[in-house]
Amino acid sequence: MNASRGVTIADVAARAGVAASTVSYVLSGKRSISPATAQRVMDAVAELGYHPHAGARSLASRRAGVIAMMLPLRDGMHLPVLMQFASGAVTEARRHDQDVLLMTADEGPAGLARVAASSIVDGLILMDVEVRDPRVEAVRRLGLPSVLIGFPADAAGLTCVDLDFTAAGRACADYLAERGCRDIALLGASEAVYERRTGFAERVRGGFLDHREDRGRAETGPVRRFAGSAVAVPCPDDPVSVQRTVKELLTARPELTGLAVHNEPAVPHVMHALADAGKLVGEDFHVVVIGPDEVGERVHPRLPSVLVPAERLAEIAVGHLMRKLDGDDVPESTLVEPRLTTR
Amino acid sequence: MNASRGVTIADVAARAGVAASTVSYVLSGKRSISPATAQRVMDAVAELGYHPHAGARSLASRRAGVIAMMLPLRDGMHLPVLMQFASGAVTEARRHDQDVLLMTADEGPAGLARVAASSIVDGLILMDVEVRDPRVEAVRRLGLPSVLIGFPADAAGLTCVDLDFTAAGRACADYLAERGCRDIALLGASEAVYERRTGFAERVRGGFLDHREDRGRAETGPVRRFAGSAVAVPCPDDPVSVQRTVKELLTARPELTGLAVHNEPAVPHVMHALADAGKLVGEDFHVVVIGPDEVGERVHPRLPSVLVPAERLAEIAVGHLMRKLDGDDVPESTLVEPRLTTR
DNA sequence: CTCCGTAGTCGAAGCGCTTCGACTATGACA
DNA sequence: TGTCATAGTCGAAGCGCTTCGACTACGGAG
Repeated sequence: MNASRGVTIADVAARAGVAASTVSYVLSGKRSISPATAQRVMDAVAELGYHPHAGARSLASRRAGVIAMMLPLRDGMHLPVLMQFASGAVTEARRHDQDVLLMTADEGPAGLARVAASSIVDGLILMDVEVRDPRVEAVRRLGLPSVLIGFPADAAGLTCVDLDFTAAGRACADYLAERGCRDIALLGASEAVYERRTGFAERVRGGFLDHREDRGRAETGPVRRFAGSAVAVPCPDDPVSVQRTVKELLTARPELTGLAVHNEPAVPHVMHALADAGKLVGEDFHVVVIGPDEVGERVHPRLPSVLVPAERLAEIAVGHLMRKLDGDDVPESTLVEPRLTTR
Repeated sequence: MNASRGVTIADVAARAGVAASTVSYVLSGKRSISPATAQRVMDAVAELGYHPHAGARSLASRRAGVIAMMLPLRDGMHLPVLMQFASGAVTEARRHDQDVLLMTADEGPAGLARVAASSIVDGLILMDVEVRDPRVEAVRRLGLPSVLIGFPADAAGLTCVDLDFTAAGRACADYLAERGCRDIALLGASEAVYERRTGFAERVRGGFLDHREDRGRAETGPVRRFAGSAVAVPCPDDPVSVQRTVKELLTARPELTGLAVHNEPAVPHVMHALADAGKLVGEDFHVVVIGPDEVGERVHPRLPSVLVPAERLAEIAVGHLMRKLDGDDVPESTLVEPRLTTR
């Protein structure tokens, strides 16, 4: 053992009285080794506190044991979601004996080219993918094994994971129905907001309206026959428009008792408008929001919300990436069930 | 150039008509190379899109070009601060041509031992260091070059960076004085909250009270002679105690017109108590908080606050680490000026 | 009793890079 | 005009690991 340097495989081999290659095989399990030898090697490893040199390993095996995670560290992503995601990804990666290299989205395609060419990472998780994302093209060109969070315009051949927005819409309708609402509405966004995410708003609407049909399933619980009606109305962000839209909606549908709001900034104004109209939210009227949980928490009364199960998303993304690195097939598209949090 | 593998230094050397070692020297600048040769090499590098293999480089040079950043990814750290820090650290690291490996605090000392022994990183930034932190001992034992954010009980021989709490206290007093307050008070915390951070509360108090002395400096602006008085009172977290404390304070010091609150959860209750007492905050009475900016934003009226310049902290930490890796000396202790944000 | 497959182990050949020592011009100096 | 630094370049020796092919025993099949 060299004093100034670290413990090498040769040190372990010497200590265990075997060849270095044998140590390697014990550690990797790629060839069968007698239990007695394996034990001696493991003992030596433990006694010397041996950890393989990451660089040497990566050079010899063409596997770095590191994955890159590119996060939009600056801009408007919802922070708690981001943290949960990052935390979940690191934890899951460690479970697969991988480390995580953190990159910011503003390194862009050039950053991806760099990490790919330098073999510093084996794969990549790209968070917050947009419909037209230059990084997606780079990923495709580089052939770097990767998993995207979000769906680009052309997802062919890529592995994408995202929230199941149809299920989110459905969850809202279910929630309202369970509270006894017969006549419900979805207050959507001004479409401009969603241009980054194709079909995003549409899918929520689809899931919400889908509820008009009989979706009860006897085997999973009580059959819920939804006898009422559901509508979806778009809604701009500004306070005045929100107030007007809600007012019009209530006038047009006096029987309305449930509202799902898929428009983060509108939520407070919706609450105002409902109060003005004499609705008692939580009692004779129910509201649920689709968005980060803070939105539901900052108004009075606090509203239930459908949110992104970020940790689960991260686990799935990392899991998929690992399987790709092992040469296994993974589904191109994975949709994650949203979670509805009641308060 | 090998088709299936990446571009190697040999490919570049062949293309430029030089030896591989020459390419290496051009890239590292460790020996002088004629401008003409250097240019040919650089052209070849660009044409082939060459990036040195990180593993090979790390193996040969004993420098990984990666630093680890251990963040408390799960618990109660203030999220915006954490993100700013992470983002700042990555950006600054890239500026030094380093990548950042993300670790969670719950990998603990074993995680540090692992990354140190495997030479996967050259150095370490340890965020949210506590007074008794098992990771600190590990860092010391491993001899891994590192920079800590926060101060452990025994910081001897370690490089620590943190907010300058004395300056934070002073900034609050300054702010109030500038608004014309003659008689000001610091509402502190129940000491229990601060047990993680030695002297933390005391230093804020020191900075705040320090103001009683004449600190005017003619050369940097108008001489501010603070003729009034300042006191500091501790304060428990619970609403009732806060109300009582504020009430007593106002009774005892009827001339009081300025208050600094160094107690995050107490802020809303302080505002209530002041309203009850008929004080018009922002007009005849001034309040400033020491804590994350959200605290000041969630009450009415919004309050100015002294916050952690996380990005700057990250820059300094990474900068220090780089200098340590280069064998340069850095100060053991660095205190960063707080920022006061008015609203 | 011989032959062969298999489990268990070893040695050597790289992986792609950095770095050290050596070598050759080149020009400065005496 | 010979001598010496010095700048500029090359070749080779590793860095510590994985992996391939080869070798040795050993046991079961023929």
